[in-house]
Amino acid sequence: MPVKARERLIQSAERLFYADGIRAVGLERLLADSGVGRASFYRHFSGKEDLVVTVLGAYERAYRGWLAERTDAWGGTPLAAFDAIIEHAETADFRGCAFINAVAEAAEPAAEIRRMASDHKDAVAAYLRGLLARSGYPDDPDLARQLLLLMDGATVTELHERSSRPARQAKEMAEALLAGASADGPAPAGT
Amino acid sequence: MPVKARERLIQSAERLFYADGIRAVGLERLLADSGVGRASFYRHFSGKEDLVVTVLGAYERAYRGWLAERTDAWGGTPLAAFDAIIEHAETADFRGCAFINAVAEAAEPAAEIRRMASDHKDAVAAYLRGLLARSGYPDDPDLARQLLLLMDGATVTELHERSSRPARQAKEMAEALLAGASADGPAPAGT
DNA sequence: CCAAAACGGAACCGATCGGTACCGTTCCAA
DNA sequence: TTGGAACGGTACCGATCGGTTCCGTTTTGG
Repeated sequence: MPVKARERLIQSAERLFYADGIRAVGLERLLADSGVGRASFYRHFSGKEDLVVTVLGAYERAYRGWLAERTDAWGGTPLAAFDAIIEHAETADFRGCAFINAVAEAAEPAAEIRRMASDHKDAVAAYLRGLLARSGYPDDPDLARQLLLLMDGATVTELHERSSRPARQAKEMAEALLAGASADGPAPAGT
Repeated sequence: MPVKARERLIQSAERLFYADGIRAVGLERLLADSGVGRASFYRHFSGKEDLVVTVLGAYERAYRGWLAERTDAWGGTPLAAFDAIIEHAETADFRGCAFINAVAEAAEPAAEIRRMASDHKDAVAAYLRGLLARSGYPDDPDLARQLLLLMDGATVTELHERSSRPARQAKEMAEALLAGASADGPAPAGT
Protein backbone atom coordinates (compact mmCIF):
# COMPACT_ATOMS: atom_id res chain seq x y z
CA MET A 1 0.00 0.00 0.00
CA PRO A 2 1.42 3.36 -1.03
CA VAL A 3 1.81 6.06 1.57
CA LYS A 4 -1.58 7.50 2.39
CA ALA A 5 -2.51 11.09 1.70
CA ARG A 6 -2.57 12.08 5.34
CA GLU A 7 0.92 10.75 5.97
CA ARG A 8 2.29 12.43 2.86
CA LEU A 9 0.79 15.73 3.98
CA ILE A 10 2.41 15.47 7.39
CA GLN A 11 5.78 14.55 5.89
CA SER A 12 5.70 17.44 3.41
CA ALA A 13 4.52 19.86 6.06
CA GLU A 14 7.18 18.74 8.51
CA ARG A 15 9.88 19.38 5.94
CA LEU A 16 8.53 22.61 4.48
CA PHE A 17 7.44 24.17 7.78
CA TYR A 18 10.84 23.45 9.29
CA ALA A 19 12.78 24.73 6.30
CA ASP A 20 10.85 27.90 5.49
CA GLY A 21 8.64 28.61 8.49
CA ILE A 22 4.98 27.87 9.04
CA ARG A 23 3.48 31.10 7.77
CA ALA A 24 5.70 31.10 4.72
CA VAL A 25 4.29 27.80 3.44
CA GLY A 26 0.89 28.12 1.81
CA LEU A 27 -1.57 25.34 1.12
CA GLU A 28 -0.84 25.54 -2.59
CA ARG A 29 2.79 24.61 -2.09
CA LEU A 30 1.91 21.99 0.48
CA LEU A 31 -0.49 20.25 -1.89
CA ALA A 32 1.91 20.45 -4.83
CA ASP A 33 4.76 19.05 -2.76
CA SER A 34 2.74 16.20 -1.29
CA GLY A 35 0.73 15.44 -4.41
CA VAL A 36 -2.48 15.53 -2.41
CA GLY A 37 -5.66 17.04 -3.73
CA ARG A 38 -7.12 20.10 -2.09
CA ALA A 39 -10.29 18.28 -1.10
CA SER A 40 -8.37 15.40 0.41
CA PHE A 41 -6.51 17.79 2.63
CA TYR A 42 -9.73 19.01 4.19
CA ARG A 43 -10.95 15.43 4.55
CA HIS A 44 -8.03 14.78 6.90
CA PHE A 45 -7.57 18.14 8.59
CA SER A 46 -10.05 20.79 9.66
CA GLY A 47 -7.66 23.44 8.37
CA LYS A 48 -4.06 24.58 8.34
CA GLU A 49 -4.04 25.17 12.08
CA ASP A 50 -5.01 21.54 12.59
CA LEU A 51 -2.16 20.41 10.36
CA VAL A 52 0.30 22.63 12.21
CA VAL A 53 -0.63 21.11 15.55
CA THR A 54 -0.43 17.61 14.12
CA VAL A 55 2.96 18.28 12.57
CA LEU A 56 4.38 19.74 15.76
CA GLY A 57 3.14 16.67 17.60
CA ALA A 58 4.87 14.42 15.08
CA TYR A 59 8.04 16.49 15.34
CA GLU A 60 7.96 16.17 19.11
CA ARG A 61 7.92 12.39 18.96
CA ALA A 62 10.51 12.27 16.18
CA TYR A 63 12.88 14.65 17.96
CA ARG A 64 12.75 12.78 21.25
CA GLY A 65 13.39 9.54 19.44
CA TRP A 66 16.25 11.06 17.50
CA LEU A 67 17.80 12.62 20.61
CA ALA A 68 17.62 9.37 22.56
CA GLU A 69 19.08 7.39 19.71
CA ARG A 70 21.97 9.73 18.98
CA THR A 71 22.70 10.33 22.66
CA ASP A 72 22.91 6.58 23.20
CA ALA A 73 25.18 6.32 20.18
CA TRP A 74 27.50 8.86 21.77
CA GLY A 75 27.62 7.02 25.07
CA GLY A 76 24.33 7.78 26.76
CA THR A 77 25.79 10.32 29.17
CA PRO A 78 24.48 13.86 29.65
CA LEU A 79 27.45 15.15 27.68
CA ALA A 80 26.60 12.77 24.85
CA ALA A 81 23.44 14.80 24.31
CA PHE A 82 25.67 17.70 23.37
CA ASP A 83 27.54 15.52 20.89
CA ALA A 84 24.14 14.79 19.40
CA ILE A 85 23.27 18.45 18.92
CA ILE A 86 26.76 19.11 17.56
CA GLU A 87 26.22 16.65 14.75
CA HIS A 88 22.68 17.94 14.34
CA ALA A 89 24.00 21.45 13.74
CA GLU A 90 26.29 20.08 11.06
CA THR A 91 23.50 18.61 8.95
CA ALA A 92 22.76 20.45 5.72
CA ASP A 93 19.13 21.19 6.42
CA PHE A 94 19.59 22.27 10.03
CA ARG A 95 17.19 25.04 10.91
CA GLY A 96 17.25 25.04 14.69
CA CYS A 97 14.48 23.82 16.97
CA ALA A 98 11.06 23.62 15.33
CA PHE A 99 9.32 24.62 18.56
CA ILE A 100 11.54 27.61 19.20
CA ASN A 101 10.95 28.74 15.62
CA ALA A 102 7.22 28.13 15.84
CA VAL A 103 6.86 30.18 19.02
CA ALA A 104 9.07 32.90 17.59
CA GLU A 105 6.91 33.35 14.52
CA ALA A 106 3.59 32.81 16.27
CA ALA A 107 1.49 35.90 16.94
CA GLU A 108 0.71 37.04 20.46
CA PRO A 109 -1.95 34.53 21.59
CA ALA A 110 -0.95 31.23 19.94
CA ALA A 111 -1.87 29.42 23.13
CA GLU A 112 -1.87 25.94 21.62
CA ILE A 113 1.55 26.20 20.00
CA ARG A 114 3.10 27.72 23.09
CA ARG A 115 1.62 24.94 25.22
CA MET A 116 3.05 22.28 22.92
CA ALA A 117 6.44 23.97 22.95
CA SER A 118 6.37 24.15 26.72
CA ASP A 119 5.45 20.47 26.97
CA HIS A 120 8.24 19.61 24.55
CA LYS A 121 10.83 21.45 26.61
CA ASP A 122 9.52 19.78 29.77
CA ALA A 123 9.86 16.39 28.11
CA VAL A 124 13.44 17.05 27.01
CA ALA A 125 14.27 18.32 30.49
CA ALA A 126 12.82 15.12 31.96
CA TYR A 127 14.91 13.09 29.55
CA LEU A 128 18.06 14.96 30.55
CA ARG A 129 17.18 14.39 34.18
CA GLY A 130 17.05 10.68 33.45
CA LEU A 131 20.44 10.86 31.77
CA LEU A 132 21.87 12.60 34.82
CA ALA A 133 20.46 9.99 37.15
CA ARG A 134 21.79 7.15 35.01
CA SER A 135 25.26 8.69 35.11
CA GLY A 136 25.21 9.03 38.85
CA TYR A 137 24.71 12.74 39.20
CA PRO A 138 22.63 14.06 42.08
CA ASP A 139 18.93 14.16 41.29
CA ASP A 140 18.61 17.89 40.75
CA PRO A 141 15.82 19.12 38.43
CA ASP A 142 17.60 22.45 38.19
CA LEU A 143 20.66 20.78 36.72
CA ALA A 144 18.62 19.32 33.88
CA ARG A 145 17.10 22.75 33.23
CA GLN A 146 20.56 24.23 33.11
CA LEU A 147 21.67 21.71 30.51
CA LEU A 148 18.53 22.44 28.50
CA LEU A 149 19.22 26.16 28.63
CA LEU A 150 22.70 25.49 27.27
CA MET A 151 21.28 23.34 24.49
CA ASP A 152 18.69 25.93 23.51
CA GLY A 153 21.21 28.72 23.65
CA ALA A 154 23.47 26.74 21.34
CA THR A 155 20.62 25.91 18.99
CA VAL A 156 19.53 29.50 18.40
CA THR A 157 23.10 30.74 18.11
CA GLU A 158 23.87 28.11 15.50
CA LEU A 159 21.11 29.55 13.35
CA HIS A 160 22.94 32.87 13.24
CA GLU A 161 26.46 31.56 12.91
CA ARG A 162 25.70 28.62 10.68
CA SER A 163 28.21 26.42 12.46
CA SER A 164 28.39 23.91 15.27
CA ARG A 165 30.74 26.10 17.27
CA PRO A 166 28.00 27.16 19.74
CA ALA A 167 27.12 23.52 20.38
CA ARG A 168 30.74 22.71 21.09
CA GLN A 169 30.97 25.72 23.34
CA ALA A 170 27.81 24.66 25.15
CA LYS A 171 29.31 21.22 25.66
CA GLU A 172 32.38 22.75 27.29
CA MET A 173 30.15 24.76 29.59
CA ALA A 174 28.17 21.63 30.40
CA GLU A 175 31.38 19.82 31.29
CA ALA A 176 32.27 22.53 33.77
CA LEU A 177 28.74 22.52 35.11
CA LEU A 178 28.74 18.76 35.62
CA ALA A 179 32.18 18.80 37.18
CA GLY A 180 30.85 21.23 39.75
CA ALA A 181 27.69 19.22 40.30
CA SER A 182 29.48 15.96 40.91
CA ALA A 183 31.49 17.66 43.64
CA ASP A 184 28.24 18.25 45.52
CA GLY A 185 27.05 14.66 45.30
CA PRO A 186 27.81 11.18 44.03
CA ALA A 187 30.61 10.63 41.57
CA PRO A 188 29.74 11.04 37.85
CA ALA A 189 31.01 7.54 37.09
CA GLY A 190 27.86 5.63 37.92
CA THR A 191 27.35 1.94 38.71
CA MET B 1 6.96 69.74 14.32
CA PRO B 2 4.89 66.58 14.61
CA VAL B 3 6.56 63.24 14.12
CA LYS B 4 7.26 62.67 10.47
CA ALA B 5 5.68 59.86 8.50
CA ARG B 6 8.87 57.87 8.18
CA GLU B 7 9.50 57.91 11.89
CA ARG B 8 5.93 56.91 12.68
CA LEU B 9 6.20 54.01 10.27
CA ILE B 10 9.38 52.77 11.91
CA GLN B 11 7.87 53.09 15.39
CA SER B 12 4.71 51.24 14.43
CA ALA B 13 6.64 48.57 12.60
CA GLU B 14 9.05 48.10 15.48
CA ARG B 15 6.17 47.52 17.86
CA LEU B 16 3.97 45.41 15.58
CA PHE B 17 6.78 43.30 14.10
CA TYR B 18 8.10 42.56 17.57
CA ALA B 19 4.69 41.72 19.02
CA ASP B 20 3.21 39.62 16.22
CA GLY B 21 6.08 38.70 13.92
CA ILE B 22 7.16 40.27 10.65
CA ARG B 23 5.18 38.13 8.24
CA ALA B 24 2.05 38.41 10.35
CA VAL B 25 1.91 42.20 9.97
CA GLY B 26 0.59 43.37 6.63
CA LEU B 27 0.97 46.81 5.11
CA GLU B 28 -2.71 47.53 5.73
CA ARG B 29 -2.29 47.22 9.47
CA LEU B 30 0.99 49.10 9.44
CA LEU B 31 -0.55 52.04 7.65
CA ALA B 32 -3.64 52.06 9.85
CA ASP B 33 -1.54 51.90 13.01
CA SER B 34 0.87 54.62 11.95
CA GLY B 35 -1.71 56.82 10.24
CA VAL B 36 0.50 57.07 7.19
CA GLY B 37 -0.89 57.02 3.68
CA ARG B 38 -0.06 54.15 1.39
CA ALA B 39 1.68 56.41 -1.08
CA SER B 40 3.80 58.03 1.62
CA PHE B 41 5.04 54.66 2.67
CA TYR B 42 6.49 54.00 -0.77
CA ARG B 43 7.97 57.49 -0.82
CA HIS B 44 10.13 56.52 2.17
CA PHE B 45 10.72 52.83 1.60
CA SER B 46 11.22 50.81 -1.55
CA GLY B 47 9.01 48.09 -0.09
CA LYS B 48 8.29 46.04 3.00
CA GLU B 49 11.70 44.37 2.87
CA ASP B 50 13.31 47.80 3.03
CA LEU B 51 11.23 48.69 6.07
CA VAL B 52 12.13 45.41 7.76
CA VAL B 53 15.84 46.06 7.36
CA THR B 54 15.45 49.63 8.59
CA VAL B 55 13.43 48.52 11.61
CA LEU B 56 15.94 45.83 12.55
CA GLY B 57 18.68 48.44 12.30
CA ALA B 58 16.74 50.74 14.60
CA TYR B 59 16.11 47.88 17.01
CA GLU B 60 19.79 47.07 17.06
CA ARG B 61 20.72 50.58 18.15
CA ALA B 62 17.86 50.77 20.63
CA TYR B 63 18.67 47.42 22.20
CA ARG B 64 22.33 48.18 22.66
CA GLY B 65 21.45 51.52 24.22
CA TRP B 66 18.90 49.88 26.49
CA LEU B 67 21.29 47.09 27.52
CA ALA B 68 24.09 49.52 28.33
CA GLU B 69 21.77 51.77 30.31
CA ARG B 70 20.16 49.03 32.37
CA THR B 71 23.44 47.20 32.90
CA ASP B 72 24.99 50.39 34.22
CA ALA B 73 21.97 50.88 36.46
CA TRP B 74 22.56 47.43 37.91
CA GLY B 75 26.22 48.07 38.59
CA GLY B 76 27.91 47.83 35.23
CA THR B 77 29.36 44.38 35.88
CA PRO B 78 28.94 41.38 33.55
CA LEU B 79 26.42 39.95 36.01
CA ALA B 80 24.46 43.21 35.89
CA ALA B 81 23.68 42.42 32.27
CA PHE B 82 21.74 39.41 33.54
CA ASP B 83 19.83 41.61 35.95
CA ALA B 84 18.92 43.69 32.92
CA ILE B 85 17.51 40.74 31.01
CA ILE B 86 15.70 39.55 34.13
CA GLU B 87 13.76 42.77 34.31
CA HIS B 88 13.35 42.74 30.57
CA ALA B 89 11.66 39.34 30.77
CA GLU B 90 9.26 40.73 33.34
CA THR B 91 7.94 43.50 31.11
CA ALA B 92 4.40 42.98 29.84
CA ASP B 93 5.21 43.14 26.15
CA PHE B 94 8.31 40.95 26.30
CA ARG B 95 8.58 38.83 23.18
CA GLY B 96 12.20 37.67 23.26
CA CYS B 97 14.96 38.89 20.99
CA ALA B 98 13.79 40.53 17.78
CA PHE B 99 16.75 39.15 15.85
CA ILE B 100 16.30 35.61 17.07
CA ASN B 101 12.62 35.81 16.14
CA ALA B 102 13.36 37.36 12.76
CA VAL B 103 15.83 34.65 11.83
CA ALA B 104 13.50 31.96 13.12
CA GLU B 105 10.65 33.09 10.89
CA ALA B 106 12.79 34.00 7.90
CA ALA B 107 12.74 31.60 4.98
CA GLU B 108 15.81 29.72 3.86
CA PRO B 109 17.85 32.45 2.11
CA ALA B 110 17.13 35.64 4.07
CA ALA B 111 20.79 36.57 3.75
CA GLU B 112 20.34 40.20 4.78
CA ILE B 113 18.39 39.49 7.95
CA ARG B 114 20.77 36.75 8.99
CA ARG B 115 23.72 39.04 8.42
CA MET B 116 22.15 41.76 10.56
CA ALA B 117 21.38 39.25 13.29
CA SER B 118 24.94 37.98 13.21
CA ASP B 119 26.30 41.52 13.42
CA HIS B 120 23.98 42.23 16.31
CA LYS B 121 25.17 39.23 18.26
CA ASP B 122 28.78 40.17 17.53
CA ALA B 123 28.12 43.66 18.85
CA VAL B 124 26.55 42.37 22.05
CA ALA B 125 29.44 39.95 22.50
CA ALA B 126 31.88 42.84 22.08
CA TYR B 127 29.96 44.83 24.65
CA LEU B 128 30.09 41.93 27.11
CA ARG B 129 33.80 41.62 26.47
CA GLY B 130 34.15 45.25 27.43
CA LEU B 131 32.20 44.63 30.63
CA LEU B 132 34.47 41.73 31.48
CA ALA B 133 37.57 43.83 30.92
CA ARG B 134 36.20 46.68 33.03
CA SER B 135 35.54 44.26 35.88
CA GLY B 136 39.03 42.85 35.76
CA TYR B 137 38.36 39.51 34.17
CA PRO B 138 40.94 38.04 31.82
CA ASP B 139 40.48 39.24 28.26
CA ASP B 140 38.94 36.08 26.85
CA PRO B 141 36.65 36.42 23.78
CA ASP B 142 35.30 32.96 24.49
CA LEU B 143 34.10 34.05 27.90
CA ALA B 144 31.99 36.81 26.37
CA ARG B 145 30.53 34.30 23.91
CA GLN B 146 29.67 32.00 26.77
CA LEU B 147 27.81 34.76 28.56
CA LEU B 148 25.97 35.58 25.33
CA LEU B 149 24.99 31.96 24.89
CA LEU B 150 23.54 31.99 28.40
CA MET B 151 21.63 35.18 27.67
CA ASP B 152 20.22 33.84 24.42
CA GLY B 153 19.31 30.54 25.99
CA ALA B 154 17.46 32.39 28.72
CA THR B 155 15.72 34.66 26.24
CA VAL B 156 14.24 31.87 24.12
CA THR B 157 13.29 29.81 27.17
CA GLU B 158 11.46 32.78 28.66
CA LEU B 159 9.27 32.88 25.58
CA HIS B 160 8.04 29.37 26.35
CA GLU B 161 7.78 29.67 30.10
CA ARG B 162 6.55 33.24 30.24
CA SER B 163 8.63 34.00 33.30
CA SER B 164 12.01 35.41 34.23
CA ARG B 165 13.07 32.12 35.84
CA PRO B 166 15.39 31.21 32.91
CA ALA B 167 17.12 34.59 33.16
CA ARG B 168 17.68 34.09 36.88
CA GLN B 169 18.96 30.61 36.20
CA ALA B 170 21.29 31.93 33.52
CA LYS B 171 22.59 34.49 35.98
CA GLU B 172 23.43 31.74 38.46
CA MET B 173 25.26 29.86 35.74
CA ALA B 174 27.11 33.04 34.79
CA GLU B 175 28.19 33.51 38.40
CA ALA B 176 29.71 30.04 38.46
CA LEU B 177 31.31 30.67 35.10
CA LEU B 178 32.87 33.95 36.21
CA ALA B 179 34.02 32.48 39.50
CA GLY B 180 35.92 29.88 37.53
CA ALA B 181 37.30 32.44 35.10
CA SER B 182 38.62 34.75 37.79
CA ALA B 183 40.60 31.84 39.21
CA ASP B 184 42.52 31.69 35.96
CA GLY B 185 43.39 35.39 35.87
CA PRO B 186 43.10 38.74 37.63
CA ALA B 187 40.64 39.13 40.46
CA PRO B 188 37.08 40.05 39.47
CA ALA B 189 36.98 43.03 41.81
CA GLY B 190 38.64 45.53 39.50
CA THR B 191 39.31 49.18 40.21
C1' DC C 1 3.05 85.04 0.59
C1' DC C 2 3.35 81.57 -2.35
C1' DA C 3 5.34 77.67 -4.61
C1' DA C 4 6.95 73.25 -3.73
C1' DA C 5 7.44 69.49 -0.99
C1' DA C 6 5.28 66.30 2.05
C1' DC C 7 1.37 64.19 3.08
C1' DG C 8 -3.38 61.15 3.76
C1' DG C 9 -6.95 58.79 1.35
C1' DA C 10 -8.76 55.99 -1.99
C1' DA C 11 -9.15 53.27 -6.24
C1' DC C 12 -7.00 49.82 -8.38
C1' DC C 13 -3.68 45.88 -9.79
C1' DG C 14 -2.23 40.78 -10.07
C1' DA C 15 -1.07 37.23 -6.90
C1' DT C 16 -1.85 34.47 -3.18
C1' DC C 17 -4.01 33.40 1.14
C1' DG C 18 -7.17 29.69 3.60
C1' DG C 19 -11.31 27.38 2.55
C1' DT C 20 -15.56 25.10 -0.09
C1' DA C 21 -18.00 22.43 -3.58
C1' DC C 22 -18.20 19.27 -7.25
C1' DC C 23 -16.18 16.27 -10.50
C1' DG C 24 -14.44 11.73 -12.30
C1' DT C 25 -11.12 8.13 -11.11
C1' DT C 26 -8.68 4.70 -8.43
C1' DC C 27 -8.41 1.52 -5.01
C1' DC C 28 -9.83 -2.01 -1.86
C1' DA C 29 -12.56 -5.07 0.72
C1' DA C 30 -16.87 -7.45 1.29
C1' DT D 1 -17.35 -8.55 -8.99
C1' DT D 2 -19.20 -4.64 -7.33
C1' DG D 3 -20.21 -0.85 -4.10
C1' DG D 4 -18.29 2.60 -1.50
C1' DA D 5 -14.53 4.90 0.52
C1' DA D 6 -10.52 7.36 -0.57
C1' DC D 7 -8.52 10.02 -3.72
C1' DG D 8 -6.49 13.92 -7.30
C1' DG D 9 -7.89 17.83 -10.07
C1' DT D 10 -10.25 21.96 -10.88
C1' DA D 11 -13.16 25.81 -10.63
C1' DC D 12 -14.50 28.76 -7.45
C1' DC D 13 -15.05 32.07 -3.11
C1' DG D 14 -14.01 36.34 -0.21
C1' DA D 15 -10.07 38.29 1.98
C1' DT D 16 -5.68 39.94 2.09
C1' DC D 17 -1.04 40.19 0.39
C1' DG D 18 2.62 43.74 -1.49
C1' DG D 19 2.72 47.33 -4.80
C1' DT D 20 1.27 51.41 -8.15
C1' DT D 21 -1.09 55.54 -9.40
C1' DC D 22 -3.70 59.69 -8.98
C1' DC D 23 -5.88 63.40 -6.44
C1' DG D 24 -6.68 66.90 -3.02
C1' DT D 25 -4.96 68.82 1.26
C1' DT D 26 -1.61 70.31 4.62
C1' DT D 27 2.87 71.85 5.85
C1' DT D 28 6.87 74.36 5.30
C1' DG D 29 10.89 77.04 3.81
C1' DG D 30 12.57 80.62 0.70
